[in-house]
Amino acid sequence: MKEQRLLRIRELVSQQEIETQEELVRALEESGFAVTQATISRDIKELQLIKVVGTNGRYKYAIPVMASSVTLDALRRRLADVFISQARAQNLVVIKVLPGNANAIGSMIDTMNHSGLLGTIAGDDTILLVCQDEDAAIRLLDTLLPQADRRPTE
Amino acid sequence: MKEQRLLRIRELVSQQEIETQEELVRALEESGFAVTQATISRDIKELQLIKVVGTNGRYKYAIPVMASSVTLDALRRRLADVFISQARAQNLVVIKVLPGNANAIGSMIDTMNHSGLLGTIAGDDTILLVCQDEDAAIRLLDTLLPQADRRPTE
DNA sequence: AGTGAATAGTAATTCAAC
DNA sequence: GTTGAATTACTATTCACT
Repeated sequence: MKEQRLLRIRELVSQQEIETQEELVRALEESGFAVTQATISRDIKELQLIKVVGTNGRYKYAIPVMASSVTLDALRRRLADVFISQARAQNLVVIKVLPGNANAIGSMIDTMNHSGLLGTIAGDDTILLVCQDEDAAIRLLDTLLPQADRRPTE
Repeated sequence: MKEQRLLRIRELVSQQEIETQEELVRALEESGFAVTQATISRDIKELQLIKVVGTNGRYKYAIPVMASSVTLDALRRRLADVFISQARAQNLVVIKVLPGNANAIGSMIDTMNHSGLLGTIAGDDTILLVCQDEDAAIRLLDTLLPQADRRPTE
């Protein structure tokens, strides 16, 4: 029964604007599921639904597209997993990763909308990050590869 | 002053596990920002921070990597923007999009971890989605292109 | 505009039960 | 393991002020 309910919650959330858990309780009731807010709270945690600001400026629940990869933390971890080397020349940053991984990482970096990052080009194992200036390049590197995780460039 | 604070919040949130707004208030205080929870609540909305389930099973605040593109909704909208056509043959789905857009969309679809989606291959304007079976393919299409938004295949 | 104090509104957890 | 009732904990908003 719970499985059904979780599925229905995903449906409901992706179809209509659910702003509160109480609203979800009511919507589920109409679908034939009788549960309370307490249960919904647990379901939401289990489904890892997130609250995002909708177009109307109000909060609503949503399904994160990048399941576990929503956070900057996760990007860093993924990058760390495939990281080979990094180099910087003025406003340009070049990151080498394991073959075949450049595109995926590049696209993640690209979409994080880092201010000062003008563009990203990724080949098979190389990512070129074009920044506005040297400062922006340094900040970007710091964001992607915080000291603790950065291997020496040699 | 507010700008500084918002920047510091992003830093704090990406560096340590901030579980509540009160915790953030305290952390900001140590950084020299004296504000109350009310203000933090507004800041969080403005920064569009989200609450995600951390490794310890507790909630923490996080910066979404894909700024406005975190939700399934957003993926659908992006797909709709560049959508040309869709076709399905048994467990295979082929989606055509405007030239140059296949990779970005494909990678987003890929990372959404749709159950029953085995893999994604994207060329320049074509995305091939390999599903486990016909059912999975139909479900995936339904998820990506709900009736209302789907143009006739014809 | 930005903010805090207070409050209303909402969500998470506890505790007990099954 | 799952749930609801009650409670606690937390967050958003209102109102007043600047």
